[in-house]
Amino acid sequence: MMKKFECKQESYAKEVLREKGLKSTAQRLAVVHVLHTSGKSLSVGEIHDGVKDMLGATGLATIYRTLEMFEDLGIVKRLHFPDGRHGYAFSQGEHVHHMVCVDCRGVFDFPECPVESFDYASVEKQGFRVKDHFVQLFGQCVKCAEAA
Amino acid sequence: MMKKFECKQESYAKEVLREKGLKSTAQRLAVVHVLHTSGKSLSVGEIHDGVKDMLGATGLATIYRTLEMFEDLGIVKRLHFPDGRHGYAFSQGEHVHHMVCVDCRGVFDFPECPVESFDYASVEKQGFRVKDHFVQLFGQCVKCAEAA
DNA sequence: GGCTCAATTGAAAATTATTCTCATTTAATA
DNA sequence: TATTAAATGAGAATAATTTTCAATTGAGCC
Repeated sequence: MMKKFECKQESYAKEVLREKGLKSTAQRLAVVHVLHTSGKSLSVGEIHDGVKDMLGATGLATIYRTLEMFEDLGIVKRLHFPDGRHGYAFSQGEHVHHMVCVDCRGVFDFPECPVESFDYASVEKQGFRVKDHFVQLFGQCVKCAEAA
Repeated sequence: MMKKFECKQESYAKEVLREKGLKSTAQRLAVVHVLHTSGKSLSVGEIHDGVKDMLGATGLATIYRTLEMFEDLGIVKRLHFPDGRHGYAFSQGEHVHHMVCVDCRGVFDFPECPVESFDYASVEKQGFRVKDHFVQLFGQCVKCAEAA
């Protein structure tokens, strides 16, 4: 059951999947679609609901499996919120950081990496070798600022 | 049941608790002690075990309650790992970032904020107002580098 | 040191989140 | 269109977290 039209995010996901020899299933593409069209960070449950709306009965385990895989592939990014919850957002490319609106959980790409240019000399002097980083910005988007 | 000697991290926690009108219980101080002396990021279960070693039977719910409260107070920081797990580390002061050794989960303070000086002009132009950020660095500590 | 009281805790139940198992289905490729 | 390994669904199993409420305890006061 393949859709006739697909957005570029779905094409992108299909491409990545094919490169890795993984199957482009309706469920996987639906996860991309739900995440991307929402423009927000969604919980696993919300993603599950969205996929069920598109495809009918869908196993929750499939959603978990897909999200884990997509995170490894850099298609999806797991975000963390101050309240301890976490959510997933569509993310094209490995090294993109995100700004999250704390009101609506809207996710906005942040292409420049604020940490990239940072000089770790002072800490690496202690012997710690920095290999990767996780950056997430919190704030308020235009809509929520206007609504307030 | 109060201890005779306490380290400065415990004194610090007591001070913060007192300022907020909260009680310095043996359980709460034990959480500080376990986290601080480990020097690592610990899971809730590990913290629970550590506290039980110190005090005997202790409710797991108390550990959860304490960690949540400590995070609000800036005494503890929740860290996230690539495998989806998370842990807690002692953290004196709200705005300290951490480097985590991916091998031993050792936590090292990172006093300079790599994001602080970053110019958000380009993204704030879109209307998004950045209010806070979460930064976590991954890498390898000296010991683990030598052991490898 | 003992008294009082609101804050805190423990224990277990309840809830929520995540993973696992395995029989069935499906996408990719020939 | 037949083949086959990969992927899914359903529900059980496990793990993580929160709630409830009676019992305990720390802090301030005498």
